[in-house]
Amino acid sequence: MDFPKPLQLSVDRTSPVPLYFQLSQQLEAAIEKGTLTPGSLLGNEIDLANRLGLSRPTVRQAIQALVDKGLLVRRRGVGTQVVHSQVKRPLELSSLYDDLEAAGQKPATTVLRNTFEPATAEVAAALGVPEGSDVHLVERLRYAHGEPMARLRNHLPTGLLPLDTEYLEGTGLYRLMRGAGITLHSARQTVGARAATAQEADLLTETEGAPLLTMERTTFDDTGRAVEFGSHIYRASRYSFEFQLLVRP
Amino acid sequence: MDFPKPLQLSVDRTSPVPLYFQLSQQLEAAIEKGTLTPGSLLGNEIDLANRLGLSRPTVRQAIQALVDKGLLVRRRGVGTQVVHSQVKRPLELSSLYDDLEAAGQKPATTVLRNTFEPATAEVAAALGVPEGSDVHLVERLRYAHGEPMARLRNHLPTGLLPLDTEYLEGTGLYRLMRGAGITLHSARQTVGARAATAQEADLLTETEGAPLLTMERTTFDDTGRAVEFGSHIYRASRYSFEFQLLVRP
DNA sequence: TAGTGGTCTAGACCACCCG
DNA sequence: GGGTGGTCTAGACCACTAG
Repeated sequence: MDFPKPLQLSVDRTSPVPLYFQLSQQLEAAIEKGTLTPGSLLGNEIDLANRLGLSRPTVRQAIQALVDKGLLVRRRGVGTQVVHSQVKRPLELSSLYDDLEAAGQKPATTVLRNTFEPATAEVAAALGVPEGSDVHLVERLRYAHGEPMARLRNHLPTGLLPLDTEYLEGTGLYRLMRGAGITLHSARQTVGARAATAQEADLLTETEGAPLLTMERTTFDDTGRAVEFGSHIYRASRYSFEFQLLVRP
Repeated sequence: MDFPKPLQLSVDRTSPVPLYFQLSQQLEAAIEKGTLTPGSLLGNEIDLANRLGLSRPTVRQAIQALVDKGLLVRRRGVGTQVVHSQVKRPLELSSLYDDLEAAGQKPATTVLRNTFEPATAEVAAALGVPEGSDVHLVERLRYAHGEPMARLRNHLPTGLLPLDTEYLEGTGLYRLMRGAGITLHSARQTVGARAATAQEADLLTETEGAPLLTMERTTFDDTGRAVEFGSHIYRASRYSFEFQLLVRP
């Protein structure tokens, strides 16, 4: 049996991009494009290394990155295969703004509140600050297609970053945070549902008692500091959470 | 400055367990126990390798595993630090049965239906089988604390595994699948909310129009085959999805 | 038995961060 | 400038799978 090998791989040793990463990207692109078809074998690591003038560990590192992404599966004694389609993104720290933008919906935002308030017990516990101490409160209404989609309420430690209302209406909160040099690391989320109150229904142009999706999220940076506590509500009639996940191997 | 080094590390070269894995587990245990405190530096990789009689790549592999888990953070020019707490589990392919059991709630299950049915367009698309061909249908009511919690409806390809009603009432579906030698690989989920119909409300002892959490999930094995399509409803008053996630580095 | 991935070694040079 | 992690090499032996 002969392998279809229209696979054009090469690395640029003058580039500052790591060799394993160059290879990894090329393989991913080939999978994406369909040049590497699902189920096909990748060819063994040694040959691949020789062909590219790389060492085997470097080639393995490239392949491992794609295995971690769920695009490839290794089988001892068999080889490395392309997974049969179906993998998209492994659940990111989703930003509603980015989600909507990716869907081509050019989201709009209205800032309802942008102030400081004393922390409630719940907020204080989430952010790890003393109860009653001032925290930043941002409340926004997010639109898509000119219709309200969600009410986003965020609490942040004071002094973490400047939050101009103008900026908040032009982009997402996470993007602002990353721009301020904050390295997001992990988050703990709870997703539930409940009925809309009269006030919430009014804000979201729903009827009282309509089902709402709720999400609470505490986000931490890489030093373990809580950088944001959000409690959001979404119109269940217009929005749902969608994500891909990989099973722990 | 002296490092607190009550850290007892060793590897057993006669063990079949990979050296990097032994080290990784010991480090994780030390973090779990608090011997390695959040924010503390791990000591540089070269020393660690020398101290254990390992090569640096092996030590790096052990550390990398914990970085991937979100327990450690590497900083070039600084060192490797223990993350300040907060990381629990990085979102697994959650089984309601396992979740409830972990919460000490000894879940009970009633099988409502366990039959074969022709696949609807939606089910056929999800499972990758011809529309109208027979698929396995399992419908269960899950209880916790003697109260109904969720109605779980699963469609599976025929012939994948035997699904005795008796087994289904004693454990979770994923556990049955793993026991049948199926390697779960990835899943695509959608979580939303809607109002309960009269029939659903009756089944779940809610009132008509009460908010329900909905989840649809297609699960794939490592060959890319769809092994299960589920569309479930949960009482929003009694249940919410909770998970930890890591930000793509 | 032949071929594959899984693990491991003992070096090397570089980029980055800090004092 | 000294120390850290980031990358890379050129080998080696083993465990598993297949035919």
